[in-house]
Amino acid sequence: MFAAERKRIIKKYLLENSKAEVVKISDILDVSEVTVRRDFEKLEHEGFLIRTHGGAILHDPHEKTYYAEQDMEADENNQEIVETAAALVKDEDIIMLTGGHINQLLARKLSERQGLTILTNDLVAALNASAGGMNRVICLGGEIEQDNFSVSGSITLRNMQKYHVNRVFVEVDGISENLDLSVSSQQKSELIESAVQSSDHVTLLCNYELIGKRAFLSLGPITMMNSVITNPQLADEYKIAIYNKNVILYTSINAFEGNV
Amino acid sequence: MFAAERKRIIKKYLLENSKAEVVKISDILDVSEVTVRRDFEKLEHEGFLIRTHGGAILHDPHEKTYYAEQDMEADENNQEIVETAAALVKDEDIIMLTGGHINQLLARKLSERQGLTILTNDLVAALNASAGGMNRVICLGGEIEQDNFSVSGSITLRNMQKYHVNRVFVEVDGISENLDLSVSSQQKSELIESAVQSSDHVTLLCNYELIGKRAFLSLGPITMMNSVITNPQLADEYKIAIYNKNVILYTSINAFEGNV
DNA sequence: TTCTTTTTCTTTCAGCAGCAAACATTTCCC
DNA sequence: GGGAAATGTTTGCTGCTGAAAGAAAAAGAA
Repeated sequence: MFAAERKRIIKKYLLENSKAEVVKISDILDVSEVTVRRDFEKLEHEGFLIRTHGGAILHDPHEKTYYAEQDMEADENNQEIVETAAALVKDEDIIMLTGGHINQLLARKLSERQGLTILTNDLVAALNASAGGMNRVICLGGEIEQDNFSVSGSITLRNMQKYHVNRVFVEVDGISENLDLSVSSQQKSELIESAVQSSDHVTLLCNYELIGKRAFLSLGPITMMNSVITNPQLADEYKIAIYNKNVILYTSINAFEGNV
Repeated sequence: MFAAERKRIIKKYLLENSKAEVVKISDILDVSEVTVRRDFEKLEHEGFLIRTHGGAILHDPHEKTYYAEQDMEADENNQEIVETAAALVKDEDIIMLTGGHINQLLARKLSERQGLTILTNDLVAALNASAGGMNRVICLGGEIEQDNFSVSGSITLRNMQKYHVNRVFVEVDGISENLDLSVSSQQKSELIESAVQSSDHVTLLCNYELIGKRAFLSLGPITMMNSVITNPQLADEYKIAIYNKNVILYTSINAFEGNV
């Protein structure tokens, strides 16, 4: 029997029973248990099933996991960026945080400080920032985007226009190889544009792994940023490219700076 | 049965019941209690639940961060009020929730519904309401009050004035013995006044233990409400007094109604 | 309150089943 | 036939589970 045939049978079995025991499948297919395990391994890799002691169960993509298998490494990289960003914030600064995971972490970090004014459209960031009780936190109003806990839309933009800030920390959803920024929705794009206009200095927060990925909506070239904070792992070619575009680059620990 | 299967069943059970007892799960899964505890331990590690003495409760990633431990009895009373309030909300309603703990619980309850438009100045309520992804949730903007996760101030009021809603659920900080309402801050008072003006129907959510307490700032008589939802334990004298003031009274299970 | 009882939890141990790794064998294809 | 890929076998090890005993927490009694 061919491997592909076994796979097909296993899939069929799983779809019917939603679970499969190694012993049972080994019996049905008349192959050794090792082979079944190896098949399971491949199918797990394909995302079809989840292996478990004794067998496997059907993979349910909609299953609620919360932050079960959070990527610890990405998290550490983000934390690195947060530390650098926080160091750039001066006491009594008025800053804006656009929505995103790194900004949520930054907000939490800044909640330890005092005397800051923090403006944001991300509800989680707003709550994080207000935790310490020593800063002034302003949350923009508007309709909540379903997947990312931030508000957006015309109300948000109108709210935003009333403010002027010293510095805005921006997160995007993709950065192409020639350093063009992109985001996943029209609303996000509009908000970032508005925030950029309302700020003296614009800083991009970006995990180095984001580079090379493209999101749905093009936002503009990286030169719309005054500075970028990313991880040291960023490939040298990008470091040089950013430097040549006169954007300040902070790679977490050691800064590799161009002109302002 | 595989460990992964048990995990999945426990997850499902928790999502449906919000809490799970060791004994009960041990019974359902037909495994020893030790095994259930070990499963709980793993799921706790994954951030899915929080273990308690005797069982576990669902870990709500947002709620948990912003709440201290709650008084269980008060919580049950509040839940009673929430059930009644939720029953009053019709599909496609446009409702406003002012800040407060009961409204945060109500928001979570309503997140199971769909087609609602929910307006609120409480960030936790906003996040709770948007959890299901099937409702339109609008969060008012403004400055965050340090102690209660809601926004207020002139921006909030200006935001609020743009909207008109079918029903507003109001929470206050105190109700005197002659049924005058009071709150703890000027901002809160202004927001409630504004919300009352923007709504067809005003409902007060109030734990029966609140009566007799007075907060800093007087808001007005209970007649500014169209209806009140509280617990059955409310003393009869108050029930009669509310009835005589022509305010509809819902005492959770059985409604004791006056005229509109 | 303080003490006692009961329930629940943690830890340890033992038995078993399942597993990975290395190596052996078979099959397939050139 | 020779090499590569797939499959099978053996071995020692790990992980899962439940029982039991002691620790801790909650509930009840004085």
